[in-house]
Amino acid sequence: MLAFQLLRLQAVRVLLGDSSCRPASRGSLGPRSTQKGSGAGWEEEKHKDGVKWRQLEHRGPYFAPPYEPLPDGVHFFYDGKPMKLSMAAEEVATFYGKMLDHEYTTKEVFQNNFFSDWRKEMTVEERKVIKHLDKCDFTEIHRYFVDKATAQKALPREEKQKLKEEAEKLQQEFGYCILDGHREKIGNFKTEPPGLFRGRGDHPKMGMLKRRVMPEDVIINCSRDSKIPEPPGGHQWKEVRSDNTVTWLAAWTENIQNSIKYIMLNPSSKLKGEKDWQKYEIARRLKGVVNEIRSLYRADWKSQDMKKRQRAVALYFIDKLALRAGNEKEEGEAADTVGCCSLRVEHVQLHLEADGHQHVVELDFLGKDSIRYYNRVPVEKPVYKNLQLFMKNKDPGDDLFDRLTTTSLNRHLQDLMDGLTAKVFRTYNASVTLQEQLQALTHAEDSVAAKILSYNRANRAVAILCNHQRTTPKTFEKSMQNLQTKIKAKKEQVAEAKVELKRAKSDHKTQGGNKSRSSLEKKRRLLEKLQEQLARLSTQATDKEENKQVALGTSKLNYLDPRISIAWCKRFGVPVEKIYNKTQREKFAWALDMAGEDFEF
DNA sequence: CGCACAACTTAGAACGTGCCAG
DNA sequence: CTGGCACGTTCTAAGTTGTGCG
Repeated sequence: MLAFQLLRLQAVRVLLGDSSCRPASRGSLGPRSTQKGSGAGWEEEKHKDGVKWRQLEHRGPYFAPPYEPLPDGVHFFYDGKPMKLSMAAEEVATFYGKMLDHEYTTKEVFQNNFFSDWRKEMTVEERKVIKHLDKCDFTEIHRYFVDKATAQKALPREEKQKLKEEAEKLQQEFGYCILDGHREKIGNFKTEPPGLFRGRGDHPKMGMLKRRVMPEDVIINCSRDSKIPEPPGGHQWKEVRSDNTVTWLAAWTENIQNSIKYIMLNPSSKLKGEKDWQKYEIARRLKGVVNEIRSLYRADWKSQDMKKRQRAVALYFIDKLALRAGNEKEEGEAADTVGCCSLRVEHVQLHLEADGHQHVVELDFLGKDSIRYYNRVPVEKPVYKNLQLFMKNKDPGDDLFDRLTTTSLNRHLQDLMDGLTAKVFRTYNASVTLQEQLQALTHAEDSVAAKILSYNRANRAVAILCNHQRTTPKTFEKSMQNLQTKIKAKKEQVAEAKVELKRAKSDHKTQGGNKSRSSLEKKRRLLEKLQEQLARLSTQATDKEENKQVALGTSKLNYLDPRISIAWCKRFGVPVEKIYNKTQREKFAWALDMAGEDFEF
């Protein structure tokens, strides 16, 4: 069984088991929510129809530094002979040389795409000579950049300080804008530097040359009366416009997928914060109608209309398993990944009986970022029957829901509730799960450390639901071993302390007196301290093991209504800083402002 | 309706840094 | 005082949803 699948089962156990240990009172007799601090200026909607700002002023993007040619002593070799390359060809060669010890460069697709794009940058003469990648030797280039990085790391303290200050200056100059009179931080104020495209998973375009962004590619968006940003010397903007129905400050078209890249605000900004708040308010509205929607799709499982049936089963998956909508993707443009609506027959297996359950569906597919989703889950009988029907007479490569698109699904959802789309279910289920899990796992009498462990467990249940995975850190095994060694040592200390305590007890019994009494007390305290330390270490180990391949950050940042966490902190006396770091507190400023301890999602 | 394009959110990996144990 | 590691930050790819057009 896959490790992640195991975790999913454990998570279910937490969901089912532990809640019975706690009184299950939901205590929702009082007012449903407390929202204070309305004077802080958080408003769900301020502008009329799509207007996002009245004033927008900024310095434009900061451009990647120009290419610095290799020093004379560093050579590229072709067929064993050194070869001086033209600047354009050399630059692209360095992109490849830098990546030499990365797995990417061993892949055929990567090599082919790179070589074909590289040749386009060569002069006619170069192209005549350089015909085979396997005759190219980039090792000297590679070594040059490795050495350079090492030298950079070894820089004296004051040099590093200087660099830091320069970066700070840049941040101050280009990293902020003025939006409606407020100075707001920009999320990404630098253009993306040129390089070789690194897609995720089996990407057909990996290795292609991502070209340098020039001012001539960039559209600037700012208010008409603002100071128009200066393009770098000798250059011009592609266009300067003033569109206050969008939130971006600058944009350019990228050459790999031909999509638009944007310069936008940081999550700490008021604009993003209000949008975030709005997102959770929509999810909370879903809470009010979700039971109705669930009865509706259950009814639709029996509809005469096959389209409706498919929609109803897909919606069940989206709701129960927190799957993404799953848009169609153009073949050859991106890795072959799917979501709910784009599931194919080959991704589903039906088991009339498995793991001691009836009607088990086994899902196995690559989702966003080519992360594998694997799950075996018992479903209600009509779902099972419908899936059998949808799969009948189809090839493995055929669409499971051949009459369903994300557009038609979302249109249906929109009819059920204003603002409802497929992804709202993910937000809703994630937040509701956190709230339930916190309720089930938190014990008021626990230490702050234990409460934080409970919080992480609740967070983890959500991450598992949403399939947020990470590759096990390279150093995991080693650092786990270190921790185990520490635990073993601590256990020995505890054992020893117990022996000593026993001895002290008997000493005190035979001798009596103050001296032996104080010695006894000392030993007792020592044992207590050691036992505490041991307990802390073992919770640490548990936490670490359970977190091995689970990424908590994504759900924390994008799916969990921060007001749930803030209310929990207030209720149980946990400092918010233990849950949210500085950046996160800035992003969730809106929630810190308004969530009282009795907030309920 | 179906498509292409635009705008915005969500995502994991790579990178940087500062702290703590040895 | 130093090296490893945990954590925070940066980067940009990969999704979803909305829009406008024929």
